Amino acid sequence: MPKRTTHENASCPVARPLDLIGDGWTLLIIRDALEGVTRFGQFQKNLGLAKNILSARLHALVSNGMLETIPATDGSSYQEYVLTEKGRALFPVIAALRQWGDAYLFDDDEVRARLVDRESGRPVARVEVLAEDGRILGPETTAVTMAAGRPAG
Amino acid sequence: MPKRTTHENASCPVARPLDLIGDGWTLLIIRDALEGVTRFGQFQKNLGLAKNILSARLHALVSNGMLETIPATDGSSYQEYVLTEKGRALFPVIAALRQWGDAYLFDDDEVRARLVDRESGRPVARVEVLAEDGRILGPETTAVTMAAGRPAG
DNA sequence: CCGTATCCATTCCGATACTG
DNA sequence: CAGTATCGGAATGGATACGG
Repeated sequence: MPKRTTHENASCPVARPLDLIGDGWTLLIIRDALEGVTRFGQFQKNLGLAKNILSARLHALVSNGMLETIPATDGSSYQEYVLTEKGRALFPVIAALRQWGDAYLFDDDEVRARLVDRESGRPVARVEVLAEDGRILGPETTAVTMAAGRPAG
Repeated sequence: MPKRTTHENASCPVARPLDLIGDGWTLLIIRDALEGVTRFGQFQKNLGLAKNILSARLHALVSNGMLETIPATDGSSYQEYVLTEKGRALFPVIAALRQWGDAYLFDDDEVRARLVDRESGRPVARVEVLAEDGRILGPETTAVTMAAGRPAG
């Protein structure tokens, strides 16, 4: 009897997140939340997904500690969904995904949503993997090893 | 009749990638490929997924331009799967995911796979979103706007 | 407006058997 | 070793009806 594989005990930090965000909607909810969306209806309208599955995703995100619910600030009797630190910490993941999609999944003349630096207003924000000294690392300049706990340095 | 939603025409560069990598296995294949895995059997052994679905994922990755097949270098009559530039460009995405998983999905004393700088050997590699001038940007310091083509600057 | 519950088609995926 | 073919159970996700 087939049982869905889970990565929750994987020793690879790339694998575990996929149980939580490895689907087609969750990261988009986080993306919206990062842009300030907090209400059920707003998510639903922006994403165009069915209410039941939005509901399920939202609950999963709350139960996994990426979102938390607070009483609505507008006096209505409902809730708002706001990012926790853990959820906000997905920002680099979203940004990296955005950079990749922008570069490889659009025609040059196509209009797309871009990330800009609020301060300068410039269409920037590139995502890089950095060494301790600030050097930019590529795939070839890194390796994977097993280690425990907080980094020694 | 329910028809699966696709993001292929979304104007958001975060959404489109999810059609290609928004599942539980694809990014892990890319991760392995970034670490030098090229053979069917190696992927299968590392990931522990069924051969049929590995086959399907591999084909999808090839057809989407993230992998390409080359004749086996060892003289055998099979193929090797190697990353294209497009596939390699997912490195920051994987690294960001790794960083997040490392920080939030492991107990402190748990052993995990870490990314290290080949040159210094140090367990580093943090992923950051950078402005043009090198400033590090957080979620609050960025905004999203619509634009076309290559960035004006 | 905010959700929950139900129903159903589609898709996913694991096990296994089979071919070269 | 490198795949393909098939099968069946499970999860996904869309439509919609309903309740607060």
